[in-house]
Amino acid sequence: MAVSIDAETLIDWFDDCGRDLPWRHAECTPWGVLVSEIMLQQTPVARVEPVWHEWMARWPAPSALAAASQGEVLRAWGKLGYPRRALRLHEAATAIAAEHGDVVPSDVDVLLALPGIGAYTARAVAAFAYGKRAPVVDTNVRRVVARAVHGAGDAGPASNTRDMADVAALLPVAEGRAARFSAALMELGALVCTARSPRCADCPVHERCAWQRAGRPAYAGPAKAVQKFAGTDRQVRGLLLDVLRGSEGPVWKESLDVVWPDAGQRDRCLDSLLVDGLVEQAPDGRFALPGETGQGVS
DNA sequence: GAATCGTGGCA
DNA sequence: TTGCCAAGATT
Repeated sequence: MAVSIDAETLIDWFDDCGRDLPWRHAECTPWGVLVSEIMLQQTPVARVEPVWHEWMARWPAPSALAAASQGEVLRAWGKLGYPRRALRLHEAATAIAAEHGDVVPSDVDVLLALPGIGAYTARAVAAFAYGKRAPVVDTNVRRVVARAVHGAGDAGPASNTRDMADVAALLPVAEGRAARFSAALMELGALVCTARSPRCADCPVHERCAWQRAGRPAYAGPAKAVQKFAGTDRQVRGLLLDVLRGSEGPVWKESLDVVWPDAGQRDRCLDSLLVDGLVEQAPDGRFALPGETGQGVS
C-alpha cells in the first residue's frame, strides 16, 4: 500500500503559508492565469511577476494580445527566456479570440489543442482558473510525490502517463478541494520540499512522508542531464535577439555580427531564428523582430 | 525517450 | 567560480 498525503493537512498549510501571488487572487481572470502559466514555464516567479503585471495592464484579454504585432509581443516578453513561448501565446490568444469568444477554454482537451499548451499547462489552467479536478504535474509535484509517496530522494525521468496517474490517485474527490490541493502540492515543492536542501522540519506532511520514514536516502536514479548554456546556440540566439529587442527599427547584419565571434555558428543561429519566426528580414536585407521590418503586414 | 530551446540567481 | 536549478512544450 503506497503512502498517501493528507489533503486537508496540506491545504491548511497552504492557507497559512502559501504565497500571495497576483494570479492567485480571486479577481484574476482565466486569461491572467493562462498568461502566468506560460510565463512560469522554466522561469522563476520573481522574474515573471513584474512582466505579468505589465501584460495584464496592456493586454487584459486574449483579443487585446491578438491585436498586437509579434514584434511588440516579443519586446514585451523581454528577457523571460524561451521567446517562442511568447509567439505561441500570441497564437493561442488569436485562436481564443477568434474561435472561443475571447474566453479561455476550461476543458483540458480544448486547451491542449492550443499552441504552447501541453499536459501541465492545460491542467493548471483548468484547475487554477476554473476549479476543475485534474492532475497538475510539474517539476515540484513530481519531486514531492517521489519523496512523500515513493520514498525516493528525487523524481526520476518524467513519464507523463505514470506521473499523472500517481497524482490523480492523491486528488480529493471534490472538485474545489482537488484544485486547492493541486496548488498546495506545487507550493510545498516550491517552498519546503525543494530540490537542494528541503526544509523537512517545516513540512506539514513529514509525519507520513515515505522518504522521511526511509531515512531520507539519497537519489538513486540515473544522473540528470545537465544543460550547458555557455557557447551553445541558445546563448547565441539570445544575444542576437537581444540586439533586435534593443533597437528601434531594422538593423544591418553588421550589427548582429558583433555579438559572437564564430561566424558559422552566428549565421546558423540567425537562420534558425528566421525559421522560428522570431526574426524577419526586410527586402533591403536588414533584420528586425517580426512585423517590424518596416514593410507593413499585407 | 532524448535533444533542443533563454536567462539569471544562488550555494 | 561554476554547476545547479527554475509552474514545460515541441520535435
